[in-house]
Order: sequence, then structure tokens, then C-alpha cells
Amino acid sequence: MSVEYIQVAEDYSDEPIELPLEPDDNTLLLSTLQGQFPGATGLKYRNPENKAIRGIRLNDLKLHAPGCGWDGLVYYCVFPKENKRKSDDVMENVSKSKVSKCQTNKCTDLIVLGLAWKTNEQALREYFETFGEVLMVQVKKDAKGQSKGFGFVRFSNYETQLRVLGQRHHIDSRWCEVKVPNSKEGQIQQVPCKVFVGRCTEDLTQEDLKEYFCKFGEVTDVFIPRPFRAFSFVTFLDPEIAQSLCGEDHIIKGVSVHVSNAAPKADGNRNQNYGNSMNSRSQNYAGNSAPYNNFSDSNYRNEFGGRGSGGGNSNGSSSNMSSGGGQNSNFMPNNPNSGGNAWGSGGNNGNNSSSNNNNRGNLDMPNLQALGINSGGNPGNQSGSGGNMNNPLGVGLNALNLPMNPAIVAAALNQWGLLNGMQGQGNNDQGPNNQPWNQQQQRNQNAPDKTNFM
DNA sequence: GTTGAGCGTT
Repeated sequence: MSVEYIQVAEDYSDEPIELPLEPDDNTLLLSTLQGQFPGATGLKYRNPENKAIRGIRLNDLKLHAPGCGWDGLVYYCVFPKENKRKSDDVMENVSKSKVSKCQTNKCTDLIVLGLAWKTNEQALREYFETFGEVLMVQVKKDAKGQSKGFGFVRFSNYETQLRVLGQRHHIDSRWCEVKVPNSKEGQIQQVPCKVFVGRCTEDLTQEDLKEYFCKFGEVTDVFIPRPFRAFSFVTFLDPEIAQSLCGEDHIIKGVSVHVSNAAPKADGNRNQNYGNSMNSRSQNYAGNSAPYNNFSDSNYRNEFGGRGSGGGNSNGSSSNMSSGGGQNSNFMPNNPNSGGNAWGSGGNNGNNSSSNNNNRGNLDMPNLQALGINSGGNPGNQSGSGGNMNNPLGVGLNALNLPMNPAIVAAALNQWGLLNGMQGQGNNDQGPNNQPWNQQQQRNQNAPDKTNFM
């Protein structure tokens, strides 16, 4: 009598392990399961018929096959609530499992800009203590003891820091900006909080993606390019969580998607500062100036060229959050001349130069022919000066009508970071509250050029 | 008694 095996994985993202069934009754012993997956209390699987998740019957410490038998499916472990990677305990659990390899989540002093003159340290502390434990506050003063209008705060909890960085702050009737100070930029390894999700199908909605990925950590944004392009971007509050998912395949509504790093590959031609920023502010990933750091509408203005920031300013540093009110005056979400166009407008994919609007294309562009893609022209100018920022893969490409899998193309382009530069951080306008998700959807729908990674 | 982009020990 030969021993049968079934495939069991800890989670949807993990590789299954074959576990032996009991020869006599074709059940799986709970002890067998727990031998490989300590803490597991049961099994579940996705019903191929209706894609629903089904639980496996457990009786007398034995897991019984579904009615139709084990049937070659992959089964997934069920853990008790406290062991489960679910939103509430995500930070703890994930940091134990996946994120532990990264050690970048340390708090730093944060600069608070735009304080009212009257705001003192006590008021500052009282305000920030509503977010979490505050280790230090300072209000910088001149010789006469007058506030200089800025200060510093330090939290004990990194998630608190992320949360505080992710929104505007109304302190003593002033809108204030909290950022990682310049002096700290580069000292912090910053991991992108946005991931590229390839192989998406068209029926995967924002809600589907959010619902799925939020079990790993708070999702602050899901962007699905329209028209359909077989990939999406999911932004997490915590870049560590984003990082932890990269390289994995996940099954969402029966669709196998691939999560990869949305950060452009370091190609040395993009003026990216992952650290050690001297003075360049473009594409600076350091210092927590991650996308979620830009929320005000003034950042939109910034993002879309309102301040002419020389192309690809991904840093919140030059945002203009001061003196609240009237912040929408220059709101130009559809400025066709803004950088960040996927294919045109000079193709400034986070380029050093803001004057790259010529016909030379972009040095960052990969050889599309090597991809089997016939661009039929200079891809750096696909959309020319027009406002079509929704150029799907396939428009202007593949003029020979070769069969193309948009997901593969997207993934390939992703490898070059080609899709970078199409989106700024402006889509993360959380506003002053803590509900990033709800507020973003509409904005995402309206914002055309949101397909770059950072 | 005024100011409003910035970057910290004094």
C-alpha cells in the first residue's frame, strides 16, 4: 500500500510541502501537519468550482478529505487568531516572519515645519501623543526664546512614525508638515512601499487587491491602470511589508499574480538617491520621503509641475504645505506638460534633466525590439505632447500585431524600470484624517499618470 | 507687538 501525499502550504505565498496521508483512512493527522507547521490548527483550500475558500473537517485530530477527495489541490494552513497574519497584528507577525531580514524600521527625529509661533513643546507633545508614544519634542527658538516655527519630534514606534509622516498636521490652527530632516536623509535606508503586481486579470478590482493585501499590512493605495494593462500597484503603509512580499506569487480570486519590487532598478542614469543625498532632491527615496509622505493638494501642484521642480521630484521636500488655505489654487492634475508621462513628454523617467523633451528618446529605454515589441517609433514620444497618459501597452507598440501578453510585457518593462516616471506621489492624498484608502480611490481614478513606481 | 521658508546643542 503506497502512501499518498497532499500539498500543504503555510500561506498562499509559500511553496507547498507534501505531507503524507494515513494509509488506512486517507486522513491527514493534525500532528503531521503541525510537525511541519507548528501552530497550525486546520486546513483550508480554494474550491475550484466557485473559488470560495473551504475548510477541512477536523475530527479526532485527523483532517478529513473533502467529499471529492484530496484531489491534488494545494491546501493552506489555518492558524489560530493570534498566530494569524491578519491586519491587527501585522506588524508583529510580519516582522517576525518576513521582515526580520530587514532592519530599517528605526525611528528617527522628525522635523515639524510650519509651527505657529505660539506653539510650545508642551502643545507639540500633546498633539503628537495622540499618535503614539513620544520620546522627544523640541521647538527651536531664537536667542530671545521666540519660536523659529519649527521643531522636532521623535516617536518610539516606527509605525507611528510612518503614520505621522503620512499625513498633514493641524497644530494650533496651523497646517504643519512633518518630514525626515535633511540631516537624516540618507542615513535611513528606505524601502519603497509600493509594489508592482503583475499578471493581473481584468476582473481583479481595487477592492479585491486591497482586501487581499491588507492581510499583510495596511494598504494605503491600490492603483490599477486604465485601460487594462495587466498589472497594478499596491502601496503599503509600511515599506517593510511591501518589501517582504516582493518576489512572491500570490493567488487572488484564483488568479496567480506576481509581486515584485516597484522600485526602479538602479541603472545609474536616474539620479536616484537611495541615501547619502548631498543636495539632489530628485528621486530621493531616502529619509522616509516615500510616497505616503506627500498628501496635500499642494503636493499635487508640486507633482504636476506647478513649481517646475525640474522633473521627477519625488521628494516631499519642496512641497508647499505652509500656511494652510488656498492650497488648491494651482492644482493642475492634467497638466499635459508635466513630467511623469509614461511614454511622452520627453520621457523623463525620473531623469536628471528636465529638458529632455526632444526626439532622442530616453537613454533609459530598453531595446523594445529585444522584447519582441515593435514600437513603430520612438517610444519616448509615443504620446507626444498630447495628454494621453493612458497609453496602454499595445498602443503604439506591437505594430505588427504579434501576440503579446500584456502581463509579460509589463513585467519586462518593469525589469527596466521603464514604467517609472509616470506617477508621482500625489495620489496619496490622505488628507488630515487616517483613512487613506477611502480618499484615494476617486483620486486614483482621475489621475492619469500614476504608473510609475515611486 | 512684526515674520512663514527652512533643517537641530545653546
